[in-house]
Amino acid sequence: MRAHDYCFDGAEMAAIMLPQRMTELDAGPACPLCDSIGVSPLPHQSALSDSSVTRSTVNTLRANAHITRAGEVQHQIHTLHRGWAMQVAHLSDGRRQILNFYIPGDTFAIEALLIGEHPANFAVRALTEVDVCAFPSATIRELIASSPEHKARYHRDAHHHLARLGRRVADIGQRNAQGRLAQLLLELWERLGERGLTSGDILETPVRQEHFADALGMTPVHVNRTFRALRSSGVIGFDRRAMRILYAARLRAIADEH
Amino acid sequence: MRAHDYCFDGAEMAAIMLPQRMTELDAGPACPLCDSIGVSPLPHQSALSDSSVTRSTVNTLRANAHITRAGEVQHQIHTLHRGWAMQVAHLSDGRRQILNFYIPGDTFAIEALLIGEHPANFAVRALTEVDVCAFPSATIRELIASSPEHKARYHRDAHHHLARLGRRVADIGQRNAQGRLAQLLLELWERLGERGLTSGDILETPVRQEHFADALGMTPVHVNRTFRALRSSGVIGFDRRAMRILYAARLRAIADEH
DNA sequence: CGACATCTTGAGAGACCTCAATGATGGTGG
DNA sequence: CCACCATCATTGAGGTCTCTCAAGATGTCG
Repeated sequence: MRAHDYCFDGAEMAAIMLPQRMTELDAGPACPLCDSIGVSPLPHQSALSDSSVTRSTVNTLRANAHITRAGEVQHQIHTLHRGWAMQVAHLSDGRRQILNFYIPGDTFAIEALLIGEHPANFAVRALTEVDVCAFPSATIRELIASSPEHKARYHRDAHHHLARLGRRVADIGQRNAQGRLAQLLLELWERLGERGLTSGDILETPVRQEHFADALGMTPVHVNRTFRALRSSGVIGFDRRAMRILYAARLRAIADEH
Repeated sequence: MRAHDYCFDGAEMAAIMLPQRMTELDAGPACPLCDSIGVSPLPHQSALSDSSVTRSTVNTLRANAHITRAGEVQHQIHTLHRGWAMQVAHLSDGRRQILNFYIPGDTFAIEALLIGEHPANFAVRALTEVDVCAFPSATIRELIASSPEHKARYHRDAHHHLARLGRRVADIGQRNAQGRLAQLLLELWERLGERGLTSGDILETPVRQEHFADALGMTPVHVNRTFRALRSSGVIGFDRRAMRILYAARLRAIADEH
């Protein structure tokens, strides 16, 4: 177990929430950060009731902290204001499978709406330091019930979530290393693009080769060699930490064929 | 493409519905077959409105027929009365990934409720000849809204569906052939057991080695060798077509460790 | 009996993994 | 400013798992 591979229990998790952020915002938009990134998936300024339970809280958690925990009933829906997170399935012997990456602006733990009072199947952990906003499920449920617009947004998110998960199964099951990696890079590039988080051909992500490995069912070493293969064929390139998609059409071809 | 690997379009699909089954049942329980297997996941005899759109229809489809199609908006929820089905993701070059098996009594295309008017992400195809019962989504939605009991059932199903899919990703990504196969065998054995469809240690399924292969991201040849390994170590055995779980504890150990 | 689907086995090749070591980078404290 | 440390990326060598190709065997059905 390495230095950052802590398993926080409830108390420890509370401890790492930086206090100055742990405020309930009593006036104005419940969640200003959501607005600031301009991709707010939930309308925090909506006419919610006054009861404190309907307000959102913003928490800052550091990399690797648990945001939600497998086996716990979720009563909150979360949005990611800043930073990246990942949905993770843990195996009994310590191996882990990353099921999904969450990028700034994403809503997650939607499952809380789908599965009611059942315990969460998987954990969500911070990939970088994150600002997370939490809303009571009941509030969101009302919102969806009363607003067709929000219902549509909810449906769209659930749709994408299920589609991604299924595609990931197909990728890991059917494609080789280049195909899997190409698929994931394109997915991230596209999702970031929709949020305005790319500039041109630059794909900047905090996802390390180790994370790619855990998401794609490969070893970090082989992820590295696969990156090298893509780079030496001119499909992608690296500037410092940032990746460039130099030849998107070719990358898509690799994603489809392999 | 082999003999049974048809791709039915809408007209062809209609053609293979055996007419004597294609009846709307005008009197009595909307869907007697559901009751007959005693595991009806939906209450077909509920006080639904009289309008024909709220009645269910029972269709018999032959093996390999499409029940629902990827890319089409689903307005119906289905239950499986008889036979097995599978949720399938198709890759552009013909490879396929089986995402889930459906056993008699299962409800599927629940996604129609989750994702609203979005096109289905994946197809559902008959694995054997099947009797399928279809209910309008709107009806089911009302039922869920009005009955806590049905809502709970719906939540439970959604919960299991998501859990299975996530576990499948983790299995394929992290486990070797024996581990994957052991996991899937145990899953099927358990699910069949809950429906009273096993007798003792016997696991009888229409799932062929080819299907196991497509579900687990392996080749049929290697599935065969993996079965052989399990059989020669005394964990499972075969009587004609039926499989026996001879040493469940050991199978679980293999499922966890590998 | 033939036709067909399914299962089984062998031999060789390729993809991917394991183990181990080396670099590169950035942050920290003296 | 440099030594030190942690993280992450990179590379090599060799081994294992799984795939591919090809051929038979078995069982079912008309």
